[in-house]
Amino acid sequence: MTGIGHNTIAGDRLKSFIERVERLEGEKAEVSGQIKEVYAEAKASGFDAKTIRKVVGLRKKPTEERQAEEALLDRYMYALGMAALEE
Amino acid sequence: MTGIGHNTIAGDRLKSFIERVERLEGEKAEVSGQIKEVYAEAKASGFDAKTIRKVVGLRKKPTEERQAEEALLDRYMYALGMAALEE
Amino acid sequence: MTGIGHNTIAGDRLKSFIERVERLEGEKAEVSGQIKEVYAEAKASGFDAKTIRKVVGLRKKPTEERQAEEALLDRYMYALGMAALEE
Amino acid sequence: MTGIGHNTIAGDRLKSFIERVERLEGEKAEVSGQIKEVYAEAKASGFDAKTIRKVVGLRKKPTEERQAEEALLDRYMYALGMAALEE
DNA sequence: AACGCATAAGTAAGAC
DNA sequence: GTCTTACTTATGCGTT
Repeated sequence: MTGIGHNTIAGDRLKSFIERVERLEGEKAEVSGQIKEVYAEAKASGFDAKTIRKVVGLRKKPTEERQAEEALLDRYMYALGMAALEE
Repeated sequence: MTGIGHNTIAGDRLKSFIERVERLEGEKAEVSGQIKEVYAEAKASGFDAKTIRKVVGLRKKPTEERQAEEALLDRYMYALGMAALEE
Repeated sequence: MTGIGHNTIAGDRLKSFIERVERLEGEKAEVSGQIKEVYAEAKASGFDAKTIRKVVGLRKKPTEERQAEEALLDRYMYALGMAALEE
Repeated sequence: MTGIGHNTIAGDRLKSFIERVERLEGEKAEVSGQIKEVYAEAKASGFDAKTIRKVVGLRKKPTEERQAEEALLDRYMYALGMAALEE
């Protein structure tokens, strides 16, 4: 305690929180690196990484929801005379 | 005081650059606000803003390129047994 | 009314919204380009663009608020034994 | 080779890549959640999460580099007559 | 429940 | 050419 009301912060607790965050961010960065590696590997195997990203994104949503969104998009595109997405 | 070796920075020029940036950022913020307004208006008219965003995004790319990407995505989806995008 | 119940979307209104957005996004991109130019010019004049960005960011907040945040940061840093920001 | 020349994509390999990415993204999301929890806990303990974020950010850079950047920022601020950061 | 903030993701440009 | 860095957009979260 330094005395008269400033810097009475509980440094130890603060430090603990910060170190926990840092540790977790380290783990997160590791995982991000592994994801990059997978994409690099896929690319080296002849796949298109960008398209794989799209697929991964699409799979995050339930099929039903995805199809509904796709259908709405098609309707908009059609209304604009840009119906490139459908057959 | 430009004399004793520190803070000899040309404050006027610096200030000029900063004010130019600030002015431009102001304009940019204004335009961003107007874009938001358009989306709000579209929503109020019964359109889905998110889908409009998608359309705007799609229109940024040349038709040909967009279709090629779409086709590749379809092939990947098909290979995965998720061929929801096509008819 | 096109007839059989789908794609009755008001294509004209939709198109109008989209074109307004596109026009505004065009303006926005222009302004973004001008901002970039200013930074490039500043850099060419020997200034550090990154630092200028920081200054611009700091100036967005009222002085008072900024100083309060800075003071709190200093206290945290001090509590951690990292009091590099103050003299 | 499934047959007549299209969709000869190696679905199994593709699927494998995608599932690896998805698994890793799952892990990443978990870690992100844990980081959030730490911030929530810190907040509940009376700390300011935003400031902690700043501290974590500052600690990412070597002390020396951080101080050099800080010094430059101070010089710019001083040149602008905004020397709020120093004493 | 809507609004703005804050994080995360994707994209594009620049440095090595 | 790769790899990082910065910008833009999009989504999610907390707030009011």
